[in-house]
Amino acid sequence: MSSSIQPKRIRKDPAARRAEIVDAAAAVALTEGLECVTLRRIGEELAVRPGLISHYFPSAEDLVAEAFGSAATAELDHLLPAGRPEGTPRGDLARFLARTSGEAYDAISRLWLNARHLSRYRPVLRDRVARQEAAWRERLETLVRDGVRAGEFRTADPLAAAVQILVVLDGLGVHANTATPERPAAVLRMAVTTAERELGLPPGALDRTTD
Amino acid sequence: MSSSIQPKRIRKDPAARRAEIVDAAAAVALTEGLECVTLRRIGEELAVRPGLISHYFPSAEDLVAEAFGSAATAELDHLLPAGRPEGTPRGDLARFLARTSGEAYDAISRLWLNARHLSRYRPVLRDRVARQEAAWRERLETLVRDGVRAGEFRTADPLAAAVQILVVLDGLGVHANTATPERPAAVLRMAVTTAERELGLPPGALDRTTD
DNA sequence: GATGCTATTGAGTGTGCGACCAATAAGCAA
DNA sequence: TTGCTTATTGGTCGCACACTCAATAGCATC
Repeated sequence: MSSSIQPKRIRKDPAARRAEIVDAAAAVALTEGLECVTLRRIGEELAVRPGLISHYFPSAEDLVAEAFGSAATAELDHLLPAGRPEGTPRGDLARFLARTSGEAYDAISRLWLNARHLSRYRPVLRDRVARQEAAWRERLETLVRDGVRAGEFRTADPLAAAVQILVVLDGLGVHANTATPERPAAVLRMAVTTAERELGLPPGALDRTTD
Repeated sequence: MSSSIQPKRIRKDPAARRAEIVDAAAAVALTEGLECVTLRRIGEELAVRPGLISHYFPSAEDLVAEAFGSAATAELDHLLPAGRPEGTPRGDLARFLARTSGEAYDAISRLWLNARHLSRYRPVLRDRVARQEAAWRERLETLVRDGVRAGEFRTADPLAAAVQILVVLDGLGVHANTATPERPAAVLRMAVTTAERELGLPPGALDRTTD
């Protein structure tokens, strides 16, 4: 008959099951929003009873925070790989700015917007957001310092430069949920312009060459 | 006994009642968030049955959108009064920037954040947000144009200048719900710096003198 | 003072949520 | 094979929400 029934229980290794839950939650958070990360929704995603999710996350709020943290961390690692940089600081920064522009980044902008708002009501999530902000800030600041050390960038305050770039990105990303009218070219280039200005680079120095 | 009972019905003029509802909803939206604008919550606020709110707003989503629109419009009128400006464009802009900095503006930042996120799920609200964005943009652009005409500002693209200022304000306001660590002075001054740069003003020209 | 309109109430429906808990069965160890 | 641990199920409870609708009562009009 109906091939969807599954009378057989599948018992998994707790660590693996937990990881599976977090992955599913992160995916739902990214595509549907953090308020859709519910016990029922994630249980359905994994073809498992909601109670099981409760078993691993006695408080649903913890799962929501974990989903955000997981998704944001993965994205940061994609945008600005940690450890030894792959290319020159200038190239890495250009790639970072290229990736944080365009519609492909909208999903991430939406997630941040979502998390920052939901932080208002969810203390656990608020902590995670603060930690993620710090991680992004530090990763970008490190890149700036590397660039200064390599003689590619010039700034008296790497932290201030990094934060200013992030503020502009936040400001640009805020419209991810609303149909934005055509924006002036100067606005679309704000992130690049800000980075070039704060890092003492000539205009166009951070335009993406390849990617 | 209990003085809270009120067996007596109060029948009000529909227009007045509707305005009363919108005002209450706007106040709740501002202080507690748009998701707290529910039939029950607003009814409780006005000491009225939830069904009455339904009577005036058959769809709750309309009330939420109206609450946001009302609050945002009132705030815009406070920040940048329409009609004939009160002082010089430079003075008006300096006052605007002063008012959009500091913690007093956090409630508004929270509201915008709230509305922009909730727009993801509520089409009616999304439309209102788009209209409010346009209103803020146009009001600021007008101020810039006035300043250019008066010879106080210098820019080739008033719209681009206005939007850039708003993007920076959005970026700065995004942290209203999270405890932000001490930010570099250069970051705190970003809005003023951006305005001065885009409008061809010397540094410090937009620092608030009085308020 | 009687009448009619409608603002307002009261009660009920259905949905989705987190949390809780006892019963079940998978898989490992003895 | 037997037994134990615990991952997993199935069901329930209480809460908050939007929405519906018939009954009620304020108030203006006649």
